[in-house]
Amino acid sequence: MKTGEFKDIILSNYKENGRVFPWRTNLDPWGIMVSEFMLQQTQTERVVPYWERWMERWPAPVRLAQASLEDVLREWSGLGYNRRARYLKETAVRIADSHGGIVPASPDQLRELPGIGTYSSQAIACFAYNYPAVFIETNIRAVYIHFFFQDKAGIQDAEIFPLIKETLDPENPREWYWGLMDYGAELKKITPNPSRKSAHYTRQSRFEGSLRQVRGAVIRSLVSDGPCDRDTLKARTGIGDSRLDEALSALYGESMVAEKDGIYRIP
DNA sequence: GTCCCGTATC
DNA sequence: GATACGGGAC
Repeated sequence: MKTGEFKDIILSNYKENGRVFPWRTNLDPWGIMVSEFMLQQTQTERVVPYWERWMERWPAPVRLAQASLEDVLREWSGLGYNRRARYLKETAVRIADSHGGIVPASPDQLRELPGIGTYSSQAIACFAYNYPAVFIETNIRAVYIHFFFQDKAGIQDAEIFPLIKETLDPENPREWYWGLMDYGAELKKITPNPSRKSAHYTRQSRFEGSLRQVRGAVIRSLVSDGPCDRDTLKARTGIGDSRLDEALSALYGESMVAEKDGIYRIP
């Protein structure tokens, strides 16, 4: 596949079948940032209603910076990976305190913020400021593997990056990446996930019966029904003693839960 | 069971 | 490089 032909396919598909999301219609950098936090490991369809409520309630970083973690987690409840909510709030505080309330435009500055790694720093710079970043995530990976590594296994991202750089539209990287992601998402519906052939592909551990599940139940109980002692928490959630203590200990260590005089709450 | 627009931590 | 981290949809 020639890269010129490849680019035509991706862009024409985007023109005809490109997805519409609120964070694509409204290009406010804060909205883009919120969407990228929520989209880390969470499907777009699930994110949409959360994003709408979130932006209604906290339309700017300085607003979220003033919110309590309890309110933030309550709004996040159901999205999963609750630490992301805390990172987003901490990032909002940093933006309010050190960036004049403005979402930074450079990937290097974004990368310094809590909860923002190699992917998100590049993606936010690209989508918020149309910066021609070179980055990869699951849908982009699927697209390049599908078109350029059809018969190969154990593909390294390092092999894909040169192609991403070569095919990137420096004039409009934002639309180009939207197109890539949309094509990748579509691809996975009609073929076995090409990303399985990536060297970086890993299966997720079982959720049912996991500590992850227990932790989620603890957070959900504390934000929906308020602070309480351990026995009340046990009664509310039906979690066994050892699992409950294990979860509480881990959450306490991550500052996701606080404890005073035997009463647990969101810090 | 599979998948999800990854990050932090070791 | 490996592992933990939610939760819902299909």
